[in-house]
Amino acid sequence: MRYSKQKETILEIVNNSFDHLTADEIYLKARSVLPNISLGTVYRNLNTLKEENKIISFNSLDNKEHYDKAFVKHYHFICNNCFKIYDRKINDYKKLCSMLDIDENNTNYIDIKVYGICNDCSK
Amino acid sequence: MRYSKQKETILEIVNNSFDHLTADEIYLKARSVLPNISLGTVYRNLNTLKEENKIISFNSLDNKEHYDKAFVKHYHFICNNCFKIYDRKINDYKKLCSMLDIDENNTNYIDIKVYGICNDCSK
DNA sequence: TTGTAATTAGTAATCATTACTACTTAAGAG
DNA sequence: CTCTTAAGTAGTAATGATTACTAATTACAA
Repeated sequence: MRYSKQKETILEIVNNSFDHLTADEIYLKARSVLPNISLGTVYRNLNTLKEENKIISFNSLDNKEHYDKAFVKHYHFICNNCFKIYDRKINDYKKLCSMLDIDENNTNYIDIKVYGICNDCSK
Repeated sequence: MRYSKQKETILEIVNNSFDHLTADEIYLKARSVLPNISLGTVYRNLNTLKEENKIISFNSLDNKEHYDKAFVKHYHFICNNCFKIYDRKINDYKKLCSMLDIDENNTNYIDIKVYGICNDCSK
């Protein structure tokens, strides 16, 4: 595997963002650093970064894949009304795993999404 | 809302299946009952059935939406190698909700997916 | 330097899902 | 039982996120 400025830039964008960016949004941000980067390059690198477990992804109500940092144990609350995605802490990850009978040896990612109406929308 | 044979058939197919069917697979099964049903009708009814909380859906590694019964509390283990989807029981749903600080008043669906290598593939 | 295989930019193709429209039909009112 | 009408459908076209492809570029080891 070789160094590439494109891949490094994409990883930085995901890790420095507090949002849950889509490939297209990452592409736009990457272009302000590397104006000639192509969308295909963004997709390819996002997929390899996922395989290397450096980032994670999940998809939401907009039917797009959203990319996120890998190193924070959290889950997502998704509002059925405004489609906003909220981060929610997982306090006791070990206990959660045992509750779900998860064998950590053969598991590499747990994706939890809770759908409902967020506080802003239920006012 | 009016009765339609198409909608009833689609709900029955989902409820009677032990798999996690895609829209296309449901379309094929439906055609053996209603030979003229169209794929658009299948998609539209799956979406309304979801809104009525009669079925649920989630998407998997094949980038297709999979439809499932709504009335069984379970989560999905997805194999990164063979892409098979396994049902896994949730023993204590209430406790899980409290662990995740889930407010059941504003929540209508919890989607849990665990990715890893299944027993068959790790042999 | 140079050779070469990995990576990229740019574009075309794929394919799951949605949109559209003329036709059909469930079901309530008379 | 007819009508009426709006909800639902079949069939097809359009959309758009993602992947595939290819010629050009580039990291990096010899």
